[in-house]
Amino acid sequence: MVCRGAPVAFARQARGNPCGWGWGVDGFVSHYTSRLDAKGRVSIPAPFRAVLARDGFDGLYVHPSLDVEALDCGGHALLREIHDLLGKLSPYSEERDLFSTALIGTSEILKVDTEGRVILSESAKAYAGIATEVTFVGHGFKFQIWEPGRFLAHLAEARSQLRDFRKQLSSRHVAPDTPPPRQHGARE
Amino acid sequence: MVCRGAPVAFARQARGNPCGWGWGVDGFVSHYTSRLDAKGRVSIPAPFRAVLARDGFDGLYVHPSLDVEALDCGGHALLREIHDLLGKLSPYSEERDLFSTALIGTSEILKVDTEGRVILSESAKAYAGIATEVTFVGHGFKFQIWEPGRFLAHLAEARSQLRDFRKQLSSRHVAPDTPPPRQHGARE
DNA sequence: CGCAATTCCATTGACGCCCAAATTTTCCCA
DNA sequence: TGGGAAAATTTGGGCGTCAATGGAATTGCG
Repeated sequence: MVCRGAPVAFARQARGNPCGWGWGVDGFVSHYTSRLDAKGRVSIPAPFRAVLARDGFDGLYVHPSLDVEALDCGGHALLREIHDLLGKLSPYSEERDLFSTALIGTSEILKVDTEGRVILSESAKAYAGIATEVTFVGHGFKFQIWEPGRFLAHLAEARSQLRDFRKQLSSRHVAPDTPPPRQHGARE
Repeated sequence: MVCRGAPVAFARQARGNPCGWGWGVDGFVSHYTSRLDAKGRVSIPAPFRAVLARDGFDGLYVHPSLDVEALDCGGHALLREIHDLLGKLSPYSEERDLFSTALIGTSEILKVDTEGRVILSESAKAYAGIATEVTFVGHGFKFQIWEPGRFLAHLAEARSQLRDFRKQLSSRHVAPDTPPPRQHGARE
């Protein structure tokens, strides 16, 4: 079979999106871009919806991202991550307070309509600079919503840093940290 | 088969394949070129499909290569490489966010139809400059998809650098890529 | 009573999946 | 060693289903 599992079928991709099943490779993968309609509604990509359904959370948990001008979204898995993070900080520390404020205080739980659409609040759109289009970006246990243009810039930056990071790693051990199939001429 | 022997029989080849043992050495080996049909579908070379089947991953995991303008593809083995890298970072660190953006956010899981074909997303094709033809290049635990022309250029560059590199190492053993068993015109 | 927000319904167009034919490649036999 | 038959792949299409959209109806609130 090609990809079942999801009660939802797969993906489409209106404006240049990848595909996806979105079952259980554990989370949100890939990215999708779509427009807000006249009423400000946006369809959550079907693959992501499948993950959310699996997660069992009713609605969509959303909060401004800590480091970037985007929105972090998810369900129970995301809440759990937040909870775990807070749990590691001392109860009344200033740091914990800050995180709590940022992660919980500013969050909202959006309703998802029958068609899988949500309406972002004005403040959320303002924070991410969203106007007419948004890009959903999978991050495994959560996904982010970006203004397309900003995402592209951020992505370029991310790739650049990752490249540098990898060079550091490669200087350590010649062999990739991937033992699986022994490679032959895996050259590059 | 037309050519066996060298896992590297680099040369052009209209659309067909060179030495394709793609049997069971547990990895993607050799390279193949094929066209996209009217619907934008491309058949994954049978040998590669066999490897994927062995890998057990349903679908094809794809993400833009960090180093070159090509697409890295694979199954669990590739996925694991990425997962392992991210696993070393803490959930809410800025670093992890950056990496998952570049790795998970840009990844796609393509569905493979009954005939072993996939449809590359627009963004993927744009990244690799793919239009009507693609070249599949084995890299052991993963394989890359290139725009034929770019691959040839990349190959020439790679060989050139490898040659220089070898000169520095001085002798020691004969030319690695000039395999013992002489091959007749490995198809050109 | 009017405006607005929400829910439901219908249409459009992709995309997933299946079936069939044309080539190409492999293997066997003369 | 050449030819030929069989099998496997690679192609091309067609059809059905489902997701994305847009609009209309209903309900709640100001």
